[in-house]
Amino acid sequence: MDSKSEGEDRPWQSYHTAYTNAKAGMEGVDKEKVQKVVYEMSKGSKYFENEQRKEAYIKQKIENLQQQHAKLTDKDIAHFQKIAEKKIVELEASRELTKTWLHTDMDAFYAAVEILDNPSLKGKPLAVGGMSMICTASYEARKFGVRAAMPGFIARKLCPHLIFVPTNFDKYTHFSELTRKVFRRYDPNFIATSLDEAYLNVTDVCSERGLSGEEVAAELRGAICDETGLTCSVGVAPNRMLAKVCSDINKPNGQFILLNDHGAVMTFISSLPIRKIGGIGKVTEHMLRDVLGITTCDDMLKNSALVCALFSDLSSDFFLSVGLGLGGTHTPENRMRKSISTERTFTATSDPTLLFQKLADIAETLSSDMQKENLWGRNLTLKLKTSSFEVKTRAVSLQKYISSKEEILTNATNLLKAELPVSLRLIGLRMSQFRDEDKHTLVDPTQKTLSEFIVSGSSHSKAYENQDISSENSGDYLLEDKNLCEFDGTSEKEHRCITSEPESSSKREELGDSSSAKDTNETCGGNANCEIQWVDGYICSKCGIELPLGFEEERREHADYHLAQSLQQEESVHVAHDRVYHKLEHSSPKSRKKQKASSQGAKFIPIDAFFTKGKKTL
DNA sequence: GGGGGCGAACTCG
DNA sequence: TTCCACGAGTTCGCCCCC
Repeated sequence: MDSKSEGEDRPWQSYHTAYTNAKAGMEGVDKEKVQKVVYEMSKGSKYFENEQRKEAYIKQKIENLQQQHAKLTDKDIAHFQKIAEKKIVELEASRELTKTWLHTDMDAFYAAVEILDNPSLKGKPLAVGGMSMICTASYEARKFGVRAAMPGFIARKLCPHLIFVPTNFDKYTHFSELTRKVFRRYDPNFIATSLDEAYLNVTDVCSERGLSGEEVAAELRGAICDETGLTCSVGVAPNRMLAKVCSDINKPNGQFILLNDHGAVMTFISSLPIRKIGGIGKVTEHMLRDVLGITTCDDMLKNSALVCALFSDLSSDFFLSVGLGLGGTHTPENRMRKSISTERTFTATSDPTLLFQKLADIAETLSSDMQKENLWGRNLTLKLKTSSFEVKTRAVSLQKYISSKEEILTNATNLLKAELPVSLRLIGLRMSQFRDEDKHTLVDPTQKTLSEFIVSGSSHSKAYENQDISSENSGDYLLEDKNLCEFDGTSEKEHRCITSEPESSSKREELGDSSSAKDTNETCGGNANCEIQWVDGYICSKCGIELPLGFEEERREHADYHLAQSLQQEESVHVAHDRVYHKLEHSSPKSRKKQKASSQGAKFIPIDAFFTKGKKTL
């Protein structure tokens, strides 16, 4: 039987979304059975369809890399062989074998805390989470193929007796803090990567107390168990990358030590599957395997020339360091938070009133979270997941730092308005580019850029494009800092005049913006309160957008959009029109305007552009 | 050509 | 009955401007 017909007979074999045996405690699981259940419960769903789309996209990327691979001449390969050898010499020179790193990983942390809280759960298959998603599964549950990041309804199918316990992060934070008290005694600068994992540099403890890494690990595990009642697993190695791999080897409640010895490291790494390495996930694993036949860390070195030929500098440096068993050995100094976000999933809806209400709730949560940490940010990103599971992000850089709910919501609303009509199942907001507290300044960070922007009258700036200049709050986007206005010699009013014009007016002209509707032939469908009428059968009387017959869904959503707008008592509509127009362009054969080469079209860029070198210098 | 801004994708727990 | 999360970091490619 060839592989094709085999795939057709057992389609679940090629569906890898929710199952991997890489997780500790799942070694004896009947992989095929689990895959089949997951497949049967998923197929036909919108989620499944989206996964199929994603897999097709990845497959295309792989085929493209394979073509690039096939085109390489002997001369090319010899060239990249030299580059690879040089890189390997440099990386080898950076090798550090004098440090002792520990990676600690609490065993099934959330589940273990719940069992500690309720001992009657001990020994039973337990999942922390709900029907939509599981955070952690106990080892008893893992025997059935149940694991973290699996939807609860599938987990219950795999294990009908599965007990669900809702998450309680206050509890987990409390126990996490108990573990951290222990960590501090061994390394005051330990690196916590989550509530249940941390890296400790125990080099000093080892030398000061004359202990080996193995002895420190055993002592630390004992202290954790005594002070929390929980078990953990520990890996000891000369760097963090290796320590992380080691902590997974004797899970649960165990430890593994890799000696600080070049030979020991190279032996350990030689047969190690690349998927065990942090940073190499499903996609990278498939790409390396299907294009270059790389499955182990040693294969990375054997194929070093091709790795350098097909991947970017950063990627190939990383892949080669994996092959050499190199990883972080120094504690990074600045570990400041770089972003803060919040997102919510809900029953999919295209009702703008509901969507804006969700957005307001999320803005309030984000603002509250920011104020707890005294954070002020100037880059706001709106994340959307459509009802078909497609994820989109839309960002705006602001002219001042903000943190209040009102300011966040104003800007987020502008971003969301530009996407309507749309049916969503998730909305998220993320703030980044935080104000540097050390500078104690409120001065606009982009003032130089803005000055130049105003002088040149440039139309480039999505920040302005997406902002409702005519709204009451518009002044807030512009500089409150009077110094800048004086510096520019330009009044705020003038700022508004200059910045409000770009693109939108010309785009409206191209759209055939018709506020002077001639006659009315048809009212919009679906909403009795909607005042929209379709002039000549296809032109919106409100805004002039053209939606021909056959776009009934789009018409209803467009009507909803105007309704929501009146509810919101907002004024600006231009950006939204532009977006709707772009959508129409993609769906209508009668596109009147050449598609603007913008990030809107980015999803249509050649697939080979991703993850590969843009240019080859031979 | 370099840098900033943006959007998408990948990864991890 | 329930029907695929959330938060954070990183990298890459593209566009635009200088």
